[in-house]
Amino acid sequence: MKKTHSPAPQHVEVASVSDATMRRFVGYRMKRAFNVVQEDLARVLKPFELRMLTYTALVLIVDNPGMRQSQLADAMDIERPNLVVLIDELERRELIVRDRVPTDRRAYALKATLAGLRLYDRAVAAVAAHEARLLDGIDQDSIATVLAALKTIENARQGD
Amino acid sequence: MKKTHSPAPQHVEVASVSDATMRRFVGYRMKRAFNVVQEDLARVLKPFELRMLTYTALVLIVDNPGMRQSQLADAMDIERPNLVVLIDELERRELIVRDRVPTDRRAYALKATLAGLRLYDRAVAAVAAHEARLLDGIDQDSIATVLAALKTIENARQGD
DNA sequence: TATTGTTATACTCTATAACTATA
DNA sequence: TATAGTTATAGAGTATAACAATA
Repeated sequence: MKKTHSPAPQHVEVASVSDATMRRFVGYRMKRAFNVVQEDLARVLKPFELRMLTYTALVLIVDNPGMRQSQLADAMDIERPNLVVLIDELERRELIVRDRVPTDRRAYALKATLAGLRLYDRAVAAVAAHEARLLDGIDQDSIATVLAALKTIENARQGD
Repeated sequence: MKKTHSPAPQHVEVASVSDATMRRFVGYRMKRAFNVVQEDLARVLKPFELRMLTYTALVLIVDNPGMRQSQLADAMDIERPNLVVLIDELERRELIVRDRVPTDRRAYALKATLAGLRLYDRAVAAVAAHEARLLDGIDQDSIATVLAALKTIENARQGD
């Protein structure tokens, strides 16, 4: 069903493009929304010289001091090799440290430094403000519904 | 706040990781859910030798015969240069054609071939079934709420 | 001048295999 | 033998500048 009278689009979009099939294509809708979130988040994190991945790693380490890299990779849903460079970067900036685990000398216990904690405080506040702005038009019940649905989708992951 | 008694996690996860801060980090939750959707979609599209991007392009072209590449890039939320290789790929496989537009010889009118239409039919059906499976645990009202919320987020895009 | 499609290029994120040092 | 972290590498996806042809 094509829109013949485009009802004042919020942002520039191809008014004549039919999305009859796409409208219910959840992957497509999620991607478009996630693009906006990601793009906007990148802008918010830029002053802190953080990207979504480094921010996520920092937050998880601050909230879970002593966690291992493999646990962090799992929590971030990325492969271990890809985590290494992220941790390298955070360590080089002296935001976190890799402490040896005495009981298992293969592993590292990740901990935030004081500088890491300070950056965490500022960045978390900025991101919270950013997301509040992004979700401005959506009521709390709907947000709860969305988060629950996202969690359900996560758990619906097929055979790993 | 750390969970001391992990409540039977559906899939393998680091039980001891606190997500107090992350739980309300919408970008993170969206990313994890989108990862699952994307990963699962890739598996569904593989038999058709399509990826999410080529599938999306094909669907939009079938639904909007004659559309221009710049319109398609806009609809897909990607840059024009990145669309070129996707169109090349679909054209090489003879699923679509680039027709010259007589009134504007700079532009191409994109159209699906018969083979493209046939692949479209099969792929759309497979994706619909796939998404139905993925959204199985979520009621229709919630799905509508989620789609509306995703649309709101899309439109909340900051200064382009 | 501006726009359509294009080329070239670089950067980020992701995925896999294979290595090392420990367990 | 298995696991934690690492290296190397290749593949996607994305973003920007600059160009030719056309408007």
